[in-house]
Amino acid sequence: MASARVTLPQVAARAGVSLGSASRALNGNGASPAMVARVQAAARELGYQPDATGRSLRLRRTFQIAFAVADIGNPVYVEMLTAIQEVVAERGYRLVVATTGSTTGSTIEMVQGLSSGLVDGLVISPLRVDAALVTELRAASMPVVVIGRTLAGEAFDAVSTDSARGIGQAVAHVLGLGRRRLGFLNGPLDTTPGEARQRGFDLAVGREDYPGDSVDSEVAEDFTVTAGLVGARALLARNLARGAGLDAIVAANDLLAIGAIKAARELGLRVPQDVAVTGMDDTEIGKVFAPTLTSVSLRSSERGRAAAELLLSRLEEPGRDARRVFVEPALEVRESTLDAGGAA
Amino acid sequence: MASARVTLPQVAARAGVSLGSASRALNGNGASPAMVARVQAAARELGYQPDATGRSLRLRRTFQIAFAVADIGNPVYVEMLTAIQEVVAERGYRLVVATTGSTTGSTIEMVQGLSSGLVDGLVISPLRVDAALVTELRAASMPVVVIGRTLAGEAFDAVSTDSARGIGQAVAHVLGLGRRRLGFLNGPLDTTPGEARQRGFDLAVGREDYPGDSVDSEVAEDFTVTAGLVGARALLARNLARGAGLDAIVAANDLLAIGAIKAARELGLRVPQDVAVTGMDDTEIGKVFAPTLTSVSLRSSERGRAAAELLLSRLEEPGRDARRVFVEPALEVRESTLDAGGAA
DNA sequence: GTGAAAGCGCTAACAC
DNA sequence: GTGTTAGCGCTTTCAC
Repeated sequence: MASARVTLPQVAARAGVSLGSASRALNGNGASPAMVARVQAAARELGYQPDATGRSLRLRRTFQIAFAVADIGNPVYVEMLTAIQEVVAERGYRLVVATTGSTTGSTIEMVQGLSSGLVDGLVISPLRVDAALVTELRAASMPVVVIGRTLAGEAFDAVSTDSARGIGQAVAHVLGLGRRRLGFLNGPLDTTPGEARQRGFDLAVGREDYPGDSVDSEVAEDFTVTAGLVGARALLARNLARGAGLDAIVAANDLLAIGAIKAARELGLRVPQDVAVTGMDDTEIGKVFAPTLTSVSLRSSERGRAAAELLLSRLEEPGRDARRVFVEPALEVRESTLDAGGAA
Repeated sequence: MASARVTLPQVAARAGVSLGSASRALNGNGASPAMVARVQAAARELGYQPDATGRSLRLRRTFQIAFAVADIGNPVYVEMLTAIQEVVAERGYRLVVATTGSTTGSTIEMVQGLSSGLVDGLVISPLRVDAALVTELRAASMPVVVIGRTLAGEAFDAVSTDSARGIGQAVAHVLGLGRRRLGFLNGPLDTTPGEARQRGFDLAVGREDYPGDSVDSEVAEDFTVTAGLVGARALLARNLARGAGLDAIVAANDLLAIGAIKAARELGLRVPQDVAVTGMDDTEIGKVFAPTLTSVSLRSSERGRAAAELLLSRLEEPGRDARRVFVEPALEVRESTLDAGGAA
């Protein structure tokens, strides 16, 4: 610490020029080569570091971007964070991490707190959305990019995917393997992803030509391994009591899927031979798990990158129409649904 | 977006009071109750949101803290990040994430970039440290808290642990299980953790009374699962070629340990029956892996929390002596070293 | 307790 | 092309 700050007037004095000239010289705005050389030399000698606060106040820009999520512990958000950080850092912006809490109320508070000119824009991936939050986001004094669905049509720049369709892909995959007794392990239904994924499952198993024999769903308390373990125990036990038990579990994310595998093993079931298990999000943890996890990729890095780019482009062109980026889900087949290394 | 910013003079005008009074009223600095009521009412009516930039310029504080790491993808850093974020948010600070890159040169650049009054303090966990970086950190215009070792004795507030000793605990544990042919799977030796952990291993197996039969080390290219897989293949193959092969692998972190388990399985070895495997960092991924991973906890959350508290206390009391917090490593025994559910 | 005024560090508009 | 000056929004003296 220490080292009293050097200000621009000091640099100007050292170089024997005016404050304005020093500023122009350092920012490359119409100064003579000689001037630039003198000022830069003075700045170097004094160890001048421009003050971000003064600059921001004058320019009305902070070169900071915020990324807001409910829980940065979740691997999906970490992936997004990494991607966003890369994109914005490259363009000279810094990333501020904001935690929203899990309710819309606490999210609204966070958005308000950010509306103090502290950041130039916001990328938010809300777990739960209601009208009040949408209103708050629309009223925010900065551009907002939403990752996920909102109720608000074309109001925001947004990047979204079709996780319902992704669940459909997972269902089709296990049906293709010959599995006929399916269980769906979901997270809370009052969340945006929980709702969409349930819809996807119900749709996939509700078709006229659905070839499966039985269908059951269980809602875990949270999108975590622990909650998945508890939920899957109930799901498996219930279906075992009813008859032949499940031969496939489709989980709403990778963490729930890992919980499901653990629950299956507790009952002496082999994965994938007795029960095939699929996840969603295609996280690193699923790739290294044993068995490696079949998972529907929602391309979190790509979504993060797209969101960051959307925001930066909006900052350059504030008036443009809202833009939406869609990312296709893609099933990644791995060991947790493949017997003996064979394909489906 | 949109919604033109409301400024304090506007609030003052609306309330029919002076600018200074409005400021005092809102900040609770000696204003009459009547004044406070009037100004607050005006602020509410206009939707006043104080401008962080103007405030920061005047106060010379931003209420922002930076956390700098080489790679936010690493679960250890995510744990620290979460803990730091919690502590600082509670005290009204925001967290800025900064990526250092893996070299000391790029780290120095990052520290310089942050030395622009943008943040009030810095928590940094550098992977590599040299004299130039230490100099830069000492010269920084803000308080710095280091997580990990530096070359700089008592110069910084710091939180550290003894990972060398932690490796010793892992070695003692597998020896206690009766394992006698030990392999050490480390990450790059020119990193602070790599160096310390190698030292710990060499010390543990170099004792007079060391009961083991053979010892070997392998250095992976990085602290990742992929690098661990490659390194462990070499380590296992080499020792198999020499004789009976390894019966225990001590890995320098959990990701390397997971790579080692995968490599062992490729060779048809069972974990833990044929080869016991230990990790370090006690990450979430190790806890949910199958088998669950025996790991030396370095209490990342606790270190993050301690670092944040050290920094906040330094901001309150800039002149105080540098303080160091030590966190003891602790072995967490799980399935990857336990045969048949029995204890050691 | 309140109003008036200065000034944090910077950039840009304005003269010359 | 350069110097001078105003002012971004805020807090905190300084008078009264």
